[in-house]
Amino acid sequence: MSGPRIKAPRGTFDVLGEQAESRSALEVRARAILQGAGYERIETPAFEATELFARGVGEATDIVRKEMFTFEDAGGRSLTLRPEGTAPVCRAYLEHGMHKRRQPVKLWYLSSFFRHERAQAGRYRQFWQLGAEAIGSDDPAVDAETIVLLSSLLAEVGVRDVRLRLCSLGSPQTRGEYRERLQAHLRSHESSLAPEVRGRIEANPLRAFDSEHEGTRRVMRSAPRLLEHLDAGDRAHFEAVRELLDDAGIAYEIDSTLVRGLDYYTRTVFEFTSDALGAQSGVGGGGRYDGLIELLGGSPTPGVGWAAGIERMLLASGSSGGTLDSERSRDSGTGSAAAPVELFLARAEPRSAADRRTAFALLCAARSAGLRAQMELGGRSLKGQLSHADALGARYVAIVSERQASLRDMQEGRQEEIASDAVVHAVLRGLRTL
RNA sequence: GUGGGCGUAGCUCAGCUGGUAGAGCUCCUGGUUGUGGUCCAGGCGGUCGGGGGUUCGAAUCCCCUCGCUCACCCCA
Repeated sequence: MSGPRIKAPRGTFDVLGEQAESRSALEVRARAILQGAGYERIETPAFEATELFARGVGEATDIVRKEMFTFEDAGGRSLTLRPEGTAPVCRAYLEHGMHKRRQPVKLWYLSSFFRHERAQAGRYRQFWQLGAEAIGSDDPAVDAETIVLLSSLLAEVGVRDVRLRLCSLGSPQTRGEYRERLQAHLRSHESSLAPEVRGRIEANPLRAFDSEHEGTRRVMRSAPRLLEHLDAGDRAHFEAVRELLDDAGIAYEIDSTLVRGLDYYTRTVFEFTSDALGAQSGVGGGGRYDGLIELLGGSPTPGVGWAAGIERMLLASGSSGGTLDSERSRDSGTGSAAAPVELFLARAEPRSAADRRTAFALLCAARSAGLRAQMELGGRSLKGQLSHADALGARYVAIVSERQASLRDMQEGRQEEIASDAVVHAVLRGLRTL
């Protein structure tokens, strides 16, 4: 009397055997990288008030308009299975008063998300994402740090043929002005545009850059570019991010048509793609969202983060079945709590771009050398930086200026002046002789 | 869903019989004209869960509502 056999719903899957092992291995590596950089794990509920996404992600986005699994509970409240992670994390930041913690607050998650889309290779209705968010600082070094972390993770996981595209969307103000300019351009060529693009001129004109439609593409070639209309502050911020990435040896291409499908992005946006994937080539991406916390009812608070698809990373990492060798995994050691920092990079002049650049270069070098390192990202005074470093349990603090550094042993209270580029070596030597 | 308890700053709480909000911790700044852990000073931070009522006046009294929590029911 039983009916047809029940299968997993369209767009969902079971994780079995060696795939489960691959996922565990990926998680171990992600945790080592993110917790080593000072990120703390967060998990938020699988569903939230629908309004969180309507407001946070944006009414005009495809996600909110047609991809959410929304339902009512018995009390008539509208709830939605989370389609993305940033809005929930920001909601949690507000709900738990994290603005009172030392900024920026760095959080990471590995959770499943839900979008009601047509399933295809690398695209599912329930999918898993690894995400990282740094909330509470607008320092360009935070943008660069998050990008470098994702880059390291993709390399560590063995994702092949990775490319990074980078752009800046500017602040809400300049973006709004640009948006009007673009809308005017689209309207003046309306007859050549694809119908769906025409229908989005008011709601989401930026998406026109994504169109494959021939007429639309022609129109877009002559369209004004956002990058050319940034204001001085946004331009300086973007240049600083680029400079730090250059110093870190991260290759990227500037793509002024890079558009992410969420409304909250400001300034830096980026996407990593893998040519090893099919139509869904994005493996991870993110950007800055300086207006989101305020939109959700908080005071103005900057933030930046990214998310990367677990299934896509595994697909692009080689082994046909999406398997990741678990033997290579190295754990950073002690479970969930943040391990003490070995080297903290303070800035002699907190507002100096040159000091920031030196500190960031040392941060990358220290991490490459296997040190747990962090740098000042919160705009604190020097006293505040030392205090922050102490709270992180830092063993050494290097107070860097452009070429010189004061390397301080926080346990002994001793301090010596050395060349900036000798810092990492000195710390390695110091730790070895303990 | 039913019954009890509780909702004051991010956290822990004070605020008596109504006179229109305070402490400690945290975070930031300063004392130390560039240097942490102790100390001192200052600052940020509150629609007193929300709405209505009584009153000259409500965090305080009354009603409603929302949320949390414990118990019951049931369950991973």
